[in-house]
Amino acid sequence: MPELPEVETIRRGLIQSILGRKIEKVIIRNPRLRWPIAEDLADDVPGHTVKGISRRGKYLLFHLTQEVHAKVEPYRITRQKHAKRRNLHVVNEHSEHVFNAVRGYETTVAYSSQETVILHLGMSGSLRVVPVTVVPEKHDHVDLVFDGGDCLRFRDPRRFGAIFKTSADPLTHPLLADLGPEPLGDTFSGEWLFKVSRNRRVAVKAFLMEGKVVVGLGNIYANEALFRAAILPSRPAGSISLPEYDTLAEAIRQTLQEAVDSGGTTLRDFFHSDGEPGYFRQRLCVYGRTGEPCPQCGRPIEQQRICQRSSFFCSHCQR
DNA sequence: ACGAAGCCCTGCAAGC
DNA sequence: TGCTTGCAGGGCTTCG
Repeated sequence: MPELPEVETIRRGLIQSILGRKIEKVIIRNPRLRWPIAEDLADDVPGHTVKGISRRGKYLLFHLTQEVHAKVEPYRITRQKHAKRRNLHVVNEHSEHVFNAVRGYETTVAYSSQETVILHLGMSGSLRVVPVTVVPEKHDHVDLVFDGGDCLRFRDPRRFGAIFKTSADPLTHPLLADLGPEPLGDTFSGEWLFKVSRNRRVAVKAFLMEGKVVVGLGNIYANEALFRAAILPSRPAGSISLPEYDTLAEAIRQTLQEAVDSGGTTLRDFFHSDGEPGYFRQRLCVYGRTGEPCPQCGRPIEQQRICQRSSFFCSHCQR
C-alpha cells in the first residue's frame, strides 16, 4: 500500500537507475487499469529521454524530453505556430524573420518535445527495473523499455493503479490540479488544517485522507499521526482546535519524514525498485496492532471502522 | 457543499 | 482439501 513515503522511496531509487535513459518502446500487456491505458502512451513516449522524476502526492511524474529535427514545408507559417500545431516547444529561438527568409525552401527546424508520464501505484502497484528478457509475470502490465536492454516494469495485481501521459503542464491535469499541500512542504501547517476544517463534521481521520486537505496520507500514516498527536480518529474535523492542529501537522511531518528515512513501510505489497523491503513497519505504533499493548500506556489498541476504513487507536492516550 | 456509500480488483485468510 | 465469504486498500464517482 504505497503512501507518500513509499512513493518517495521509489522515486529516489528510480533517479539512481533510470535518469537520462532513453525509452525505446512501451509495452502494454494489459491496458485495463483504473482507467484504460490510452494508446498515446505507446505512440508518443518512445524516443524520449527521462530528464527528471518528481512526485506530487502519491503520483510519480516522469519528465521526458526529446530533440526533434523536423522537416518543415515552406508554408507561410511561423515557427511558433508550427510548434503549437505539433504540440512541440521551440528550442532554437531564431526570429520569425530568419524563418521567413528561408521560405520557399524546405528546411529543418529543431524542437524539443516535452512529455510527462504520470503514474499512480494504487494499492498494490510496484515498479522494478529489470532486463527486458526477464519473463513478465501475471500482473506485469506495462514496460517502459530503455535503449540499454532493461525496462521499468509496472506490476499491479489489484489494478487500482494508473498510468497516462500528458504533453501539457502535468500539475494542471484534472487529477492533480486540485490536490492539497505537500505535507513535507512549506505551505502545510496546522493553520491550514484548521482553516479548511471549519464546519466540517467528518471524522478527522477521513478528513486527513482527503487529497484536497493534504496529499500523501493513507490509512497507515493517518492512524499513526493521530496517535502521535493524541487525537482520537473519530473526532469531527471541525471540533479540533488550532493548537491541536499545530500538534497534528507536526506529527504528520515527523511520521512521514521518519518513514521516508526508513525507506517506507512494507506490509504485503511494497518493495523498493530494487526489491528491498521498507523498514518502517517495526515502528508503527497502532496500525494493525489491535489488542496489542499501547506503546505509551500499555492498554490494548482498539479498532473501529471510520468511513469504511479500519482505524486503530488508544482511547486512553488519544482524546 | 457536504458526507456517506459504491465501485473498481485480486490475493489472502478465516470459516465451513 | 476445497469451497465460499469477507476484508484490505486509494480515490474517483454517485447518491442522498
